[in-house]
Amino acid sequence: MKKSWSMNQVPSNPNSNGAPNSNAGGAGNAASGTGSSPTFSPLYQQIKALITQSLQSGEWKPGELIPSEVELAGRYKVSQGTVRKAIDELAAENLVVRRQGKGTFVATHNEARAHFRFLKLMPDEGVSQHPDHQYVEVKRIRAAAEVARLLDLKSGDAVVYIKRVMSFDGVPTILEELWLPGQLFKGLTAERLAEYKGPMYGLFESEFGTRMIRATEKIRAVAADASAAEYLKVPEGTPLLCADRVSFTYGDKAVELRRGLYLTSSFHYQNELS
Amino acid sequence: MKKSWSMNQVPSNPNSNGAPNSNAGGAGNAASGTGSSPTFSPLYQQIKALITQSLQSGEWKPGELIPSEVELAGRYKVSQGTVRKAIDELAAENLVVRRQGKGTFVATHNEARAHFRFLKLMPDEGVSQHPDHQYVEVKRIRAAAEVARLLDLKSGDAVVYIKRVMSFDGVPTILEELWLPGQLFKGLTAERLAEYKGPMYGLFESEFGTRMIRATEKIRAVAADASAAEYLKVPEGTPLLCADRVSFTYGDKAVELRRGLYLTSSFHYQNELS
DNA sequence: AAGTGGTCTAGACCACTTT
DNA sequence: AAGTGGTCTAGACCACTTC
Repeated sequence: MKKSWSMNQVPSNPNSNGAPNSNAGGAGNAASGTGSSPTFSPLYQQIKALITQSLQSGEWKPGELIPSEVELAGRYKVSQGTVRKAIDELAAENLVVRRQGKGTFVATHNEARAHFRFLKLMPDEGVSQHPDHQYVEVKRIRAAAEVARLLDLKSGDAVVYIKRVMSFDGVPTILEELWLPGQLFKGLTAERLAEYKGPMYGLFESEFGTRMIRATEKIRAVAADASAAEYLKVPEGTPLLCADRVSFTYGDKAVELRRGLYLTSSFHYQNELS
Repeated sequence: MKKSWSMNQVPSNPNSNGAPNSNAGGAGNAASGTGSSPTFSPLYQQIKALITQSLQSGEWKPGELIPSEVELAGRYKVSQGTVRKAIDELAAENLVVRRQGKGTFVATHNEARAHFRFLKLMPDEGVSQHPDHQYVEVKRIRAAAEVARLLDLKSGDAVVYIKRVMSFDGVPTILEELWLPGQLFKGLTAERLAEYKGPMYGLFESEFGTRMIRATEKIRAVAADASAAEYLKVPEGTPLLCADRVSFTYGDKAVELRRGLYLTSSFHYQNELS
């Protein structure tokens, strides 16, 4: 562990023995002499990176309690306030969840509160019933060029392909196709998917150790082709909302491609601009 | 100003004279005896509310420098750290912008960095040229029931109605309709709109004193009707992305309704899920 | 009672900007 | 040199949860 901040923990009381920080009194950031770019980063960002590493490595698993702020402060030899600021940012990014009096927990998709973070389709009015999932196709294929490029694979690498229909109150509403790196999702079958209760990202995280952190979506309006029309039971040419998603796990690594076709006659894509 | 937090600014050194806080030594939050709900809020939230009031009242206008943290701490009789936390949240909500070494500024829509906060339509590849705006219709009408309800007006109240077409590289791409409370936008004409350089929200904020803070959008796929088809120069029935927006100013007050029809053949609605 | 996160203060130093 | 926001520390107390 390197800390590039220096000369800043010299409290008024002159009892700073016990090595309060590994580089106390060190040369400092000012990189005297060299013309290179020293690439600073604040201490709390370094602590944040270390905590993220522990999350990524599985030292603390989704749903589990992470060490207390006091304990982490001791481990990293920084003040509790610095750990707090690091965890504040991790909480803002939905990587951990704070619970007063209990502790800080690793965020998980197997929670009610996480259900609508990646599912932005809402019923126009009322509350949607639990959806039915029908898995049309689950197979391993070879990555086409475009899929390989987006998933950072080589053309022809193994990819899990999934096609499913989601219905609300018996009405087919979403037709989805997914592409996942075969390497990460060995043993993913239609049965595993169908029998799993809860969101698919919960299955991915608990059974395959891949946690989706964030995603980007490009949204368009398209006309239903013959295939989509059949699955969604609408006339060919019906306007559908098409969302192309790329999902990322730790380290901004793309690990899911998803194309969703949404029938928006009684549902809408809800977005908050702020 | 009321502060419901108490008994917490009693530093170790016993020199706490000069009334460091108006309720130092007060009865405290514990609401002993009464069974009512005292509705606490942390000091920094109260400070945040006070700063927001000053923003709303126009004491500090968009683009201007607000008082320094030290000065605000003195004004509100709290520590700089508490002011800092209040401003941190305001910055996270894009109400203010911090600039190291210079100060904290009131956020404004007349800035390059704000251009894409409410304009989520992106070209599929490359960079969009500056769009042309053609104002089809700008008139004052009476609010229909639905418009009145969403804008918190009475049916029949005056409303400014705007219809415009945005083209990129000469290609009509967006057809927008807006409804604004007539009370707030007196003197808004097609000429004022057409001659204004920069985003419309910049005009609203600098000329009409109404600043858009956040918005919600419901997005659907629809088929172009005869009118939309004509304006966008596409066949009737062409799939269009329809975004229904409600925008809010300070105090969560709705002050704009907007329906955008987007031609997404070479543009897409870009969204980040996190 | 003990442990946890949440709030608040006070003071130090750093990095950046302007005078 | 002076002023601003940015980082870091240390210590206090509060609210909530568990034992």
